[in-house]
Amino acid sequence: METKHAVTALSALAHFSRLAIFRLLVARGPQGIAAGEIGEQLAIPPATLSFHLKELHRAGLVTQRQNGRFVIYAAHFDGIGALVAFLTENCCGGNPCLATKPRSRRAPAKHARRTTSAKA
Amino acid sequence: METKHAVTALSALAHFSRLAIFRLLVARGPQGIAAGEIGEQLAIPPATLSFHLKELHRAGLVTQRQNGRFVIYAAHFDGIGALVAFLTENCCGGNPCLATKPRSRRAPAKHARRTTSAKA
DNA sequence: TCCATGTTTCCATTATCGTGGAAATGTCGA
DNA sequence: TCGACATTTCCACGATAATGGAAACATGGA
Repeated sequence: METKHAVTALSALAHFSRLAIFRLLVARGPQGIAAGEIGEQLAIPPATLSFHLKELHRAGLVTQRQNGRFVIYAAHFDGIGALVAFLTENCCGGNPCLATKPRSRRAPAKHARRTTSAKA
Repeated sequence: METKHAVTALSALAHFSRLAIFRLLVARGPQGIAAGEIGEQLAIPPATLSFHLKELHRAGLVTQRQNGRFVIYAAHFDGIGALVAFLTENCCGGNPCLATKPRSRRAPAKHARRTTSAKA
């Protein structure tokens, strides 16, 4: 994933309504939800909802499929997975660390040295 | 984590420079980097850099500590961890699913049924 | 074919964010 | 105490995002 794409995905999620939509879809799973039902559950008017869904889709965070007159949206788990991976990529210079193993704090090997003269 | 906080964190990361800063800090690990060095590496002028670092700090994504005249910034791994957890929270209604086990696609139990009459 | 229903596009207004020079603030060493 | 250096605050301008009503665009059923 390149930075530009990651920024798009993060921007898509960085909005109250869109985050709520995404989490609703994540909770529902692959089954998905029709656009109308999303708008109903979250009290978002059609035009606004469509705008937000387009953003999420453009960012690769949701999939959409037509089902008759309905458009079913579902979370795209690979998309969010790739984003998460990107955020923690090359963590601590590639060494095992706090981000991957938050509990094993003893002896953080090579990468936990203080700055050359940091004491405060 | 509440939605409002998550939006703040996502907004903080949803910017080219800030994402670059964050990833630079993630790669460096707990050791952290002085503000000046960040600006140098990413070619961001002091005022702009300070603005972005403040955003990241406000969002709980980086920590800052004073070291003499320098201010050392480091990624706050708990912060990003909480955000990631929030994004996939209650995934597929709490059942094991695609998000947690992307490879086990057979028999996705209760949550992978099609919509009532979805065929397309 | 025509109507009802679901969804998207259009559009103009409002609000918020990003930028970076200059000045202010804080800290160290002499 | 003073000068040098690191970082932050102030500020004003330009750019971009969010909103939602109305109209347009699909689609299925009669």
